[in-house]
Amino acid sequence: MFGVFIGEHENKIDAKGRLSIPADFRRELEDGDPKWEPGKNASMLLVYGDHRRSHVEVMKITDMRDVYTKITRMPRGSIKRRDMERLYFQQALTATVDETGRIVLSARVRDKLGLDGTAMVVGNGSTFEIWKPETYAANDLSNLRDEDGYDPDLDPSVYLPGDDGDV
Amino acid sequence: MFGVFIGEHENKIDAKGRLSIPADFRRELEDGDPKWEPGKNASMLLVYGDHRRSHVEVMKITDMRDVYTKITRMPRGSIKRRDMERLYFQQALTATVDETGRIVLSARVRDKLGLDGTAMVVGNGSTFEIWKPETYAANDLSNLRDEDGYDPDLDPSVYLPGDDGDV
DNA sequence: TTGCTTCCCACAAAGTCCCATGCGATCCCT
DNA sequence: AGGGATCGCATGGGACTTTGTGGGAAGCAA
Repeated sequence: MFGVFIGEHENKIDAKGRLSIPADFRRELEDGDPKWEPGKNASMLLVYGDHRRSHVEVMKITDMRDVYTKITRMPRGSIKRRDMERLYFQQALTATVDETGRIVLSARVRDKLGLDGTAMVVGNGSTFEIWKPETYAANDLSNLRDEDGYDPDLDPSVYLPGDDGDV
Repeated sequence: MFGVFIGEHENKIDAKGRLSIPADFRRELEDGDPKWEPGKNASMLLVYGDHRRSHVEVMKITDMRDVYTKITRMPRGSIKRRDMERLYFQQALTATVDETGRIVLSARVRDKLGLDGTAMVVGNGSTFEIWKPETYAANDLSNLRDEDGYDPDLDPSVYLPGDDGDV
């Protein structure tokens, strides 16, 4: 609705691997799909990454194009470029929502995340993410403490930089 | 009316989870919604946060945009950025007032706050907040003592910085 | 065949829209 | 200044629409 993905949705995954994309996320995906037009179904890019990633990141097509041009500007053959190519071109796949607003997650992806019956679909600004609910919950604070004075009991909004750019 | 949300309103929540937004708050929200125009209904961002927050913070769209750009300027992957994303993109949702000036609070949010029949809608300057009335009353002064010399029995206005910018 | 994928239909719960009422404040006319 | 009409706001309820979900039939590959 505002050009961003916002909110948490816990949706089911059925035996065929189908997962409903929240309706407002669909609108956003349609918006970010150059080929989309009313009546058609939006496409997207699913980036699942390697073992370091325990979730799938879902990008709009337009954002994928941006990433593509950024990568092509990196030094050919450099380590960083190879890493980027691997992440966004190899450890990724495209998907299109069906008539009922769902995508199909292949068995490979479901296994990688450990998804069984449900998945968390979570907005994250310009992208959204797909998590196993337990993994998502566990990722909250437990393994994140103690980075330069980080206080897990403090309301995170205190870290928002003020208008004068301090903090 | 003055670019800020001011005042306490105790409004009802019906069986469908509908809650009236005070009329002057609506004006303010319309003002802060770039897409709004006369005849249309204002949208807003509801930030409910995690277990540490016992209320919902309601922001104008323009303020959400500011937060968005601030977050995107933080180092990608840093813990603080991750926290901000979680608070403002994940533990949040968008809402639009309907023709009669109400928004719908989903069962999830109502449960989180323990809202049953009524809610306190409280202005707080550039944002406003939604509380369970009992929680709001209890949160007033009781748990705020002893923060660097804070005296709960003193009139809070003494903490207002003077014209010379001291305190 | 057997397994997998895509398309189509069905349905209940949740969300949205539309219309109605009661009350208080405001405005207006005499 | 009094009294009535009007307007705006909070609230309630019914009807309709959307969304998430389940399952079956038709295509396709091995």
